[in-house]
Amino acid sequence: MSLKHGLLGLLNYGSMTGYELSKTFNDSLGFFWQGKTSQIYRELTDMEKLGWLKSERVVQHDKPNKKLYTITEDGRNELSNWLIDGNSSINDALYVRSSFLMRVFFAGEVSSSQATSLIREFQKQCKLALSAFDTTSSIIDEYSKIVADKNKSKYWRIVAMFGEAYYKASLDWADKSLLLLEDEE
Amino acid sequence: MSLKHGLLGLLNYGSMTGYELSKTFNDSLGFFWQGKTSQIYRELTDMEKLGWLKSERVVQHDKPNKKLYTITEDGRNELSNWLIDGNSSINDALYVRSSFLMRVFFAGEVSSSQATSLIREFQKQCKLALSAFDTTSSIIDEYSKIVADKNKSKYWRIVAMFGEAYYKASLDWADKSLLLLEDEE
DNA sequence: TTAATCATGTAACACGTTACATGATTGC
DNA sequence: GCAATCATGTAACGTGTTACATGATTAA
Repeated sequence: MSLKHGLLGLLNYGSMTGYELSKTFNDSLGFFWQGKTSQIYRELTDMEKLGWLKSERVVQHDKPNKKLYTITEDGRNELSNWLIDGNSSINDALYVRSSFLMRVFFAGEVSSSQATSLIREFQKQCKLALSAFDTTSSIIDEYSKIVADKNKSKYWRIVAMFGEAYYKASLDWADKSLLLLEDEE
Repeated sequence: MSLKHGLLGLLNYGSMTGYELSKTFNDSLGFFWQGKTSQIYRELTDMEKLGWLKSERVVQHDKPNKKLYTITEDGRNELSNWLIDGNSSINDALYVRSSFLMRVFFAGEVSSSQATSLIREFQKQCKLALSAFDTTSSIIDEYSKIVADKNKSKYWRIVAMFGEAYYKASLDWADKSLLLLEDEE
């Protein structure tokens, strides 16, 4: 149950609407968790029923009315329990679900040119993903101004480091694999 | 829809029962995709309805009776279409869903000793996962004897390489992060 | 005038997990 | 005697995705 806890974590920084949450969620946690707006709205109503949040309707005249969510004491407790209690397993931490790797696994069934083009596409996307990290540091700087707690942005940087290392390792692998496959021809 | 295609891929090597599939699936594709037996049985009945497989009941006297699944021509077509047509996106290829990283992201909410112990646990599991690769090469050797097609085991090795690189990068990250956090105290 | 942004949702479906049920054989 | 392996599933629930609906404002 991590979408709920991700939302709790964000609401702990300050009250937000579903719409804002949805954007912030995918902007900041998007590397390791994503959620569609439809799901986020569903989870929010669910969380309000659980007493983790409360909402108030804010009437606007220039824009559609909105619903502002605020974390409750129960919500804060739930968040810190989830953070501490390590019912995180290998799965939680290390499990990569990748239909791309599944395709590679079975790539012996198609021509080797089709196999290499699959990996080349992956290689391209790794480079793209890596280039996005050029601006990450300054984005974190901006966010951390809002939250104004250096302790928090410290961990954001550490998570971003993981992302960068991951894409770098993926790119290295793609390069190496393509060399291996070309050598054998 | 990758579980179905993973099962198709395995059945393409030879007919198997649900039970055998379940084990083989998690043994060989388990690094990047997993499925519980209950789900696998459900998918198999579904796939038979789709005409991708047919099944025959095999009566046994020493053991419970079993149901042997065989891939059909339609199934083989479906498999190769899925392998070729790259409706694989960044998501498919690179998306890591990790509640562990989410915990790290919000680790500013708990004490720094709790944060470091979270990462230390991760570090331990990385080492464990890495050590499993000592035997991977020989396992692939054995499997490839059964399938007897060098072309196939080539890609298995490439996928295994990804796994090893991934855990290595994860471990490096954990080491570096712990140093960073200790320095700041 | 067309797309983007703001803002909230419902309904249906697809996929994944947990818990439970059954029952024989084999090795420690 | 107990756990593991063989073998197949159902039921209920939880989570994630797709498609659809509405409607105002603002910038290119």
